[in-house]
Amino acid sequence: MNLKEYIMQTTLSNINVKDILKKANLKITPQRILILEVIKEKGHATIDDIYNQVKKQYPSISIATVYKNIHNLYEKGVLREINPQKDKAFYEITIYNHSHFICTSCHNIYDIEPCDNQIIQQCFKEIPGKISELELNVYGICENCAKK
Amino acid sequence: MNLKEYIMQTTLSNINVKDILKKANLKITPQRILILEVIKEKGHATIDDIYNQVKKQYPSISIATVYKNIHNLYEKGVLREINPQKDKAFYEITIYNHSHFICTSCHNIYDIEPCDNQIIQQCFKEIPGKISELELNVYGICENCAKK
DNA sequence: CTTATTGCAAAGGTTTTGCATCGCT
DNA sequence: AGCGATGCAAAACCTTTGCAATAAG
Repeated sequence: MNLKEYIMQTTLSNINVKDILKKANLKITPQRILILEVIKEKGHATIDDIYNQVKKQYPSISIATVYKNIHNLYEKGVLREINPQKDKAFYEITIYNHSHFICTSCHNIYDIEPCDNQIIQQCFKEIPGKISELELNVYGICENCAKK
Repeated sequence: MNLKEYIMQTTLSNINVKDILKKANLKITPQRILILEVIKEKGHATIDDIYNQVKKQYPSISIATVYKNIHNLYEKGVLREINPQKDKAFYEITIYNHSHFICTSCHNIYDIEPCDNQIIQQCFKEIPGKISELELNVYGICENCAKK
């Protein structure tokens, strides 16, 4: 099973970080393992989140290493990027095609179930090309923040 | 008619840049007019697009002025931001709620008709909060690039 | 005339790069 | 042993800020 098949058919809790690195043809280093573990743990993490968290367990890590690895893993398709309006980029492990609910109050990101692409495409009269991917971000106030 | 009502009910070609500035309580300066004209002309423009284009007609403009104005206009709701995956932010005049088709080959952005939010919300089993806005980006290869 | 806006230059932040060293496989 | 990955420091970007001069209403 190749990388794409492996990550798209699994769930976050079942993901094995070392398997991903092997399938991506990347050497297994403690820095990489920790970077992916942090993203897996948090669900959605910024560069700062990752750097600060990994540094706790591996103080000698350099921010350059974080950037290089995030870039590599993104290029290989292991990570996806989420760009909320006027906020920093977040990274997540590409598990399956899902969407995001972004709370404009606490800035948390919640995964929401995949939306049927067929249905979305039917909403549009005309699309000027061939679709390869949909990115749907839903903004609002999450239930936690609404309570306050 | 207030700013929000004015920009949401008009079309790009009908937009009067000076009216927008008046309704936004911003002084009408040549720099501001040009900035908005460039965005209107291009449809979707990056900071660099705007700076380079305005400079042709107004060479003394400073990049700081561009940043300050984009920021102001965004805060007032005149502009919206589009953040394509691994690309710079683009700005557009907020006319009505529409979506974007982003060509992964030529990086052009095409406006597509608004998708019915009701329909989209029905796609999701559960959403962890109250929705205020939807942002839908469609990635693919545009017809122009497909021909090549 | 008053106050917002501009342009400049400096500061602050973020991301990338080159290179010598280190460590997976 | 060989080649890719790391860490460091510098460089390259990108964005914001403070302030004096200028221009809009």
